[in-house]
Amino acid sequence: MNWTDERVEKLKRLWAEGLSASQIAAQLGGVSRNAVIGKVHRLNLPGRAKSGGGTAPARTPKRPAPTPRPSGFAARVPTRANARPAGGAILKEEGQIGLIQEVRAVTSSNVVIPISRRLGLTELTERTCKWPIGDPMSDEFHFCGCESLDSSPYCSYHAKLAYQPVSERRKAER
DNA sequence: CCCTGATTCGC
DNA sequence: GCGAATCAGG
Repeated sequence: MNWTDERVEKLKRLWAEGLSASQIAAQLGGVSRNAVIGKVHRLNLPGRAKSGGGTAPARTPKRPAPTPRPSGFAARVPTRANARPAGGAILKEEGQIGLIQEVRAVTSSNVVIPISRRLGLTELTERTCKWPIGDPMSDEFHFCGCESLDSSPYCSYHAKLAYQPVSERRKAER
């Protein structure tokens, strides 16, 4: 496999998005992660930021937690965000990001339960992650809803998964 | 051990 | 220029 302009361009894009060398190699195909790293250096692309003598940031954004709540609360605070949209819903227009980013429920004990980022289809905008979570036939079904990357339908975490072959996603999900 | 990126060096 | 081998760290 040779480094065509196309492949180099892809390499640059994925590296800039923060994918690891092995992930990029898997997506490009036909090259090892060493080849990717070597190429990155030859291209004088910025290495992974990390001061000191160390290397390897290896940071993977945590998947949005299923919002643990103190005992004594209802199993789930009902919100429209959790409701399964009926029929063919259409994405909202831009301009309502502020409304959905901080969906919260305040209980009588004054405890604020952040339940944002578990958005239904109709709550998605161009700036929210559209990674589906759960069984679409279940009321639990929702979308990630994190803030999405520029020019990506997904947040940083799910953008990485999206680039993986299906077989590789399993490993990342464990 | 799994992973990460960095570096070296024969090709 | 390329990338396997190796190194060093988390």
